[in-house]
Amino acid sequence: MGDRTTIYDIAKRLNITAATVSRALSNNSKISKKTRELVFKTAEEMNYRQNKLALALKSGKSNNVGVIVPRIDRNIFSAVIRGIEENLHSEGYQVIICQSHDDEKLEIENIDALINAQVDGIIMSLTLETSEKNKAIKRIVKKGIPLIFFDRKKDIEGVSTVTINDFEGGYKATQHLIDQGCKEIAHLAGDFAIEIYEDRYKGYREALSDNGIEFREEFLIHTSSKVEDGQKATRALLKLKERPDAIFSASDFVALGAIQELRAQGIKIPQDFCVVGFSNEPFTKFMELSMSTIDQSPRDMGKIAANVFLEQVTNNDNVKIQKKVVLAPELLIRDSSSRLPIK
Amino acid sequence: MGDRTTIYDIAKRLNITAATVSRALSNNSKISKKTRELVFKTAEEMNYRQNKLALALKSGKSNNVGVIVPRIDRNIFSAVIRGIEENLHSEGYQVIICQSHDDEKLEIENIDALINAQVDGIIMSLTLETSEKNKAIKRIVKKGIPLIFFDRKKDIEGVSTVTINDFEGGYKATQHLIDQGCKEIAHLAGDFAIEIYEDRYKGYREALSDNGIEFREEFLIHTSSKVEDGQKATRALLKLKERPDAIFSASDFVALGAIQELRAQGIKIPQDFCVVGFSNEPFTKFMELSMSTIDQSPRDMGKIAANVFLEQVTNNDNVKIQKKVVLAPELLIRDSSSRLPIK
DNA sequence: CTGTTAGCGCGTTCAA
DNA sequence: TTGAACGCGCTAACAG
Repeated sequence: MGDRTTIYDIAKRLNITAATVSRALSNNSKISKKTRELVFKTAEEMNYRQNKLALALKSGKSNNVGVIVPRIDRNIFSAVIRGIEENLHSEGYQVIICQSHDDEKLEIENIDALINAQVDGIIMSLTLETSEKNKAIKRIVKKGIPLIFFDRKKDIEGVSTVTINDFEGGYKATQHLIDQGCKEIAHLAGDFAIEIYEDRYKGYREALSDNGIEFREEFLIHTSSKVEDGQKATRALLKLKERPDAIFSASDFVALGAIQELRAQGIKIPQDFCVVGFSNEPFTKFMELSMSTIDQSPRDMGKIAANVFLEQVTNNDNVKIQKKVVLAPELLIRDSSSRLPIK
Repeated sequence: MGDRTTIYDIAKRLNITAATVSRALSNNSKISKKTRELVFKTAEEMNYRQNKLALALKSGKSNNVGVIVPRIDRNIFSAVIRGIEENLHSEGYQVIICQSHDDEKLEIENIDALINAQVDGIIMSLTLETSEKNKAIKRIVKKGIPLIFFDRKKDIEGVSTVTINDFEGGYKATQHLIDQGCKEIAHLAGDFAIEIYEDRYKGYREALSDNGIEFREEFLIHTSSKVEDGQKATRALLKLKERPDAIFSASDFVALGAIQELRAQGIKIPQDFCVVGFSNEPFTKFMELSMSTIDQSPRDMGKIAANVFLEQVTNNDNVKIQKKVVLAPELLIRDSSSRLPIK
């Protein structure tokens, strides 16, 4: 019933040895054309399928690649995974999904589970970093398992990264606001312990300074990435003696909260106030007043991460490949910041 | 370097046998407390980790569960997967993701790849069904691999299902529109070859008839689930001599298109026209005019599907378990259909 | 309570 | 060109 046919079964049927069958099937050594064809034919007849598990045990390669993300039901991550899956599946790899829930302990657990499952590679987006985790990461590297960070990266010897240029994203968003005539631009930032948020902030600062605009401490507010935080922060900004006339938010959700609060206070967007978010979450496009944002091309990010893995695993030289791919962010100008008739 | 320590290594160190180590580690047979502790201690010291691959080969169980969805970057599917992962990971299973892209050939490929990888179970949401695929599904059942359909199901002997009551969803949405005073309710439907769409339609019909409202052929339009299709269909509806005054759409995206078109034509929502969608896509909540919709609690769906799998795999009786879990859809009344000051 | 043996299915020596 | 034998790491059957 559930019995699989093995190479032994087909060997027996053909009165040859399993080894011969194995060789014939793998097209490798010198096998007489006759027996090879015979083997293929009866393999087909008996509906033979190679047992991946045995192969994995034998070779130490599982043909699985692990992916760790904070959570899968977030557009950027599911899109990246989609890209990864698309490029890996065609190469015979299966993708194993783990969620860290931004919980470091869980993330370490996931890492060890994947190592233990002998995945051929790990592609992940980091949560906050601590020394404990660094040890877990070292374990991956030490085992010689290809490791690739995407989005939330960290510079570690032997680890490849695929990211967008967050600095440029911050710069472009801010420059765009300035181009629209905004002078007092606030920034709703993420946690600087995560590199990408610091980079976006740096881009913001650079754009300000390149345009001779002074940075104001009170225009920088740190938030989580929840909608309510955007509302709260915006309320605070509007209470200032000198109000800003634009917001660049490092998160689309926070930018949404900002827009909600602005409209609640009767402030006209984009006439009196412009807003730009970050990530191109699907809802930004569907809002009544569509939101300008930065696209991170997450699906490409996934595809590229997958390709980097493939290069690394294909590479036979014992020279370690360590790639740093940086994608260009794309500014999407939409209603929330479009004073001029662009597009 | 990358060498793992095996039970042989620790057996050698302790001058005992690998079998003893295995038994001690698995806490199973009667092992002297002393040796067990000794084994655990040195296992710890030598940083032993059980080789899942060997275990898998031996037992025929991979500890992997395959999940096939049309595409992962769609809220309902990523949310379901999130739920599945959460409930399975804690039980020691890894989740393998496959995308069918609504392409039947690819879906069959995925099925065979998963069978071949000897997953312990398959949880999937079907694309369109044909005889070819039925054969592939039979292959799963025949191998005795637990199979669970979610969302898009199909009645097959030996296959469990976890779905929402789509009929009830359609009924509730329609009844709600009637309660709002709408009399001429159109339905934008999906492909009836997929059961869930037919069920939603049937619920719509039943609600109409229960309220003594006549069904009109011209108020039923089939669409894909794209925004543009919603616009197009709505345009067609508005050209009718007798226009509808409400739309129940089987898809949030299509409902969005409808709302866009209605507003473009200057029709006031919800005063002159009400709209209800289906699926509770995240954007429905964030729209300026938030959209009423039906929530499918996809995360719960995933969790339950995972649990059904666990029950099935834990079940030792050779009685086959075949569960049919039907979740209740929840109507979320929001701006697009809320004439009365509800909530 | 523990050692011995065998086998899961495959690829890969070493001989022939 | 093919066969025989072995090992990947683990568990289970059968002794003792």
